[in-house]
Amino acid sequence: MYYDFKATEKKWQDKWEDAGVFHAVEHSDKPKFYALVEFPYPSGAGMHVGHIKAYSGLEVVSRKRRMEGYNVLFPIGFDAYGLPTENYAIKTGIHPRQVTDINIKKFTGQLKRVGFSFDWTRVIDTTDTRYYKWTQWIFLKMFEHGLAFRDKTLVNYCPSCKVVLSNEDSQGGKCDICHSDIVQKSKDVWYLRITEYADKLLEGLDTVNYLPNIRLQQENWIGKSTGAFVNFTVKDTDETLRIYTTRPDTLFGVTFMVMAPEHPLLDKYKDQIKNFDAVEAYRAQCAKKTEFERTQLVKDKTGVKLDGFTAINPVNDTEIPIFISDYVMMGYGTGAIMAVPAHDQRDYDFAKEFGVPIIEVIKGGDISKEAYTGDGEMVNSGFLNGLTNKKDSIAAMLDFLAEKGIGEKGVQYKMKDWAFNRQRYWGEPIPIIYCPHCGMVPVPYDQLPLELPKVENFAPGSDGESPLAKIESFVNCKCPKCGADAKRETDTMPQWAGSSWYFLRYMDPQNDERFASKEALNYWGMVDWYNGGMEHVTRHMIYSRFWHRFLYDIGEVPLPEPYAKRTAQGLILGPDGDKMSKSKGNVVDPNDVVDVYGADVLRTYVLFMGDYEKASPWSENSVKGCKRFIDRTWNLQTIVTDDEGYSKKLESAFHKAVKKVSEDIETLKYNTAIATLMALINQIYDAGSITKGELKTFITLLNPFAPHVTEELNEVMGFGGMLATAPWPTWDEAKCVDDEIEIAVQVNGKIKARILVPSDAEANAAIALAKENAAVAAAIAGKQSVKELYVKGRLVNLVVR
RNA sequence: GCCGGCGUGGCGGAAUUGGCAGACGCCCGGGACUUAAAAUCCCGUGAUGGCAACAUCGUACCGGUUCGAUCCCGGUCGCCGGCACCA
Repeated sequence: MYYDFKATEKKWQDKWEDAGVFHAVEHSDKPKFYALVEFPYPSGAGMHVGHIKAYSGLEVVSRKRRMEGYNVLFPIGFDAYGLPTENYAIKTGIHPRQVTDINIKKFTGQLKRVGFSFDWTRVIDTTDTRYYKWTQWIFLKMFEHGLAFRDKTLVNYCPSCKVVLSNEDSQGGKCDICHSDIVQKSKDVWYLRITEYADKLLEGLDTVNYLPNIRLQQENWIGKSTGAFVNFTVKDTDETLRIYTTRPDTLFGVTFMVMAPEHPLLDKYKDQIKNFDAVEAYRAQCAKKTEFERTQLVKDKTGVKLDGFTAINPVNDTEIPIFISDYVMMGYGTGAIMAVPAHDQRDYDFAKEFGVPIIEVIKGGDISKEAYTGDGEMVNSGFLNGLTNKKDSIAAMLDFLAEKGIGEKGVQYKMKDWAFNRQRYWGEPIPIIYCPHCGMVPVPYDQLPLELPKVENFAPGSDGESPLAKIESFVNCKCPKCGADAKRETDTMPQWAGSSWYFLRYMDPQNDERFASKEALNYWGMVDWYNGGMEHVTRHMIYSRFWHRFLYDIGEVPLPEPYAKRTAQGLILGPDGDKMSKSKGNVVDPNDVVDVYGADVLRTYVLFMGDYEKASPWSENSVKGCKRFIDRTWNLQTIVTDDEGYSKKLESAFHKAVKKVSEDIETLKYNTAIATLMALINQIYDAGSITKGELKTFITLLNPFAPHVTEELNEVMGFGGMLATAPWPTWDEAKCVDDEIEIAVQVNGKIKARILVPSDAEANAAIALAKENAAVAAAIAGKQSVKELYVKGRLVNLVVR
């Protein structure tokens, strides 16, 4: 029989929409379930099969949950601010607003063609004034609480995009957008004080259920280390040079100190430092190095020894030299270190290069060859000598430092504050006004949203200024506090702003009084299950947990953590096994697949192709295999009988399949869930017929994966109702067991036969049956029995000598 | 360098976490239907030997624990991801 997927799929998509079966209900007696997928960035390229895989996972869970009787919120929206749209607009001259609208329309059409059960009444667009009003509102709340601030520091700057980037946006020293090398620039920028939330973000991980690798990546990104701050006196000054170390117990091994070339103390003492011209020359040399060069030359330590600027080691009052070197970063710790060459490889390399003495303070290595970073007995360390436990020696040193008042326990994080402004047009305007009398004044809450003005020229200025700076009608304003002439902030927020709270807006998307009502926030609570890409684990996931935790701390949301559970899908690679990319020409367009095979086939294939969490290559032939499966499902109607319920032949197969599919959907094992249904359909065709009851169960199980063909079959067969709202099948554990099962019989661990035994057989009975088998009898004949084992339902093993 | 993951047929991948390795799908070979092709259906398909029943080998490599190891332990090699001069 021919299955016309084109007409059928459209028909059911319309029916679902007309009936509103996927709309989340405001007040319901049912238990709630909130499934969240990462909303797409509506790029000009349209959707990617990767999006389909990412959404199909929770799509299946959401459909199953509805059938299980939950009130399900499964929303979708568009994260539409950002550089690609703006760059496209600059290239083509089409306004970003228009580009965004076109792309959203395109994405919406594509998503609907696949038949996803999103609640289309709750769509959000981060560039909509009704939405970003609340993005600005949250920013102002952070400003009010001192979490948004301006500071002049070294920042990551992309010379190609002409924009300041956060640490998260410049991972690996490359621009996240254009992959150019990032340079460090001293600039006055906006920060969000995410570091203040570092501990809360770490502790929160104990209360949620993320896949272990996701949790680990977040922990590493936050990068907490515990150690101590120690103040060294600088000789012939009142100054102290403060350092951070994780090994204060190695203080007796300190033979020099190193400061970052940009360290502010250097300028303060430029008259005292006799070779300050050498310092400046070295700084110039460092500024020229790109991030790439700095990391490639790890072994080649460079630096300058300061003349007339030395320190005193507080544990033994020895005078030690101070160097500057670019292996010490201004951005971590205090920008200065105590160097212990015997027990730190970098310090060791530097010491060898500059001829500084190396003093062993921990026994166990060979410091004539390399630094020893392991544990061991303390030596040459005064009051620490003889201690063998790292904990003890650190504790003893901390006591000493506290007693002398020159140091204390400290904590450091790799995570840095979030550089938050972008010198670009296509983003949320930062609602701050600079008044010559009052300083930084927030735009009053009742004047939000501060709308992004419509401009003609949205290209960034070469002077590093936002395009908004040229719009005088926008820039010039009155101070809300004193009424004086004032100027607006002209930078915009980064792409990640809107996505940092979008999951809250879905709960109550039309609200103009609040970002979401308290009732909606209380009802929906946490996102029950969030799925997305690994690439967002150390960006969006961290940012949004931070915003949510802040909103919790100021009493705006009821729970501290936003996501109860987080999973991540693996990439879909090109047919050649490489990452899909336009330049390689190996990109698969979901539209093409739907055109040729239909949405049900596409949905089934992206979940069947491999382990959901791992990357796997696209294979057109395997798509055809799924097409065959869908057609075979359609053709089940040709062998259906009039009987209700399960047949004797297939009853246990059905109970097992219901169990397996139900369980696999919960554990991301979509591939084996589908394989189970394929195996079941093979059994059905082998049996030659299927009862009505069996067919109903089969199409219900398959419905979350292939909703169109199963709905059509349900209608053609006259089963009544819609599968989308039909109850999920249940199974009977007792019926999952066959009366007789085949087990293996081993002799000395080698398989000699397969026999049938009653499934409830005890060891004695099974072993007796095994011995009756001719091949087994021959193998043990004349041998002495050592041990006889029966693993219930699995095998018998006879150990003989 | 540090942290994490992985390594199973020609391919994508299964295997109840110590109990019949290779489910399911693809590819490939043979057959049926057809004037023919496509589609569909049936049979076969880890390797080696054998007409066959069967035997031997087999989960990157070497070794260990165990009645029994893809799974646990020790070592080696290779691939992927994250961080990276983090003091």
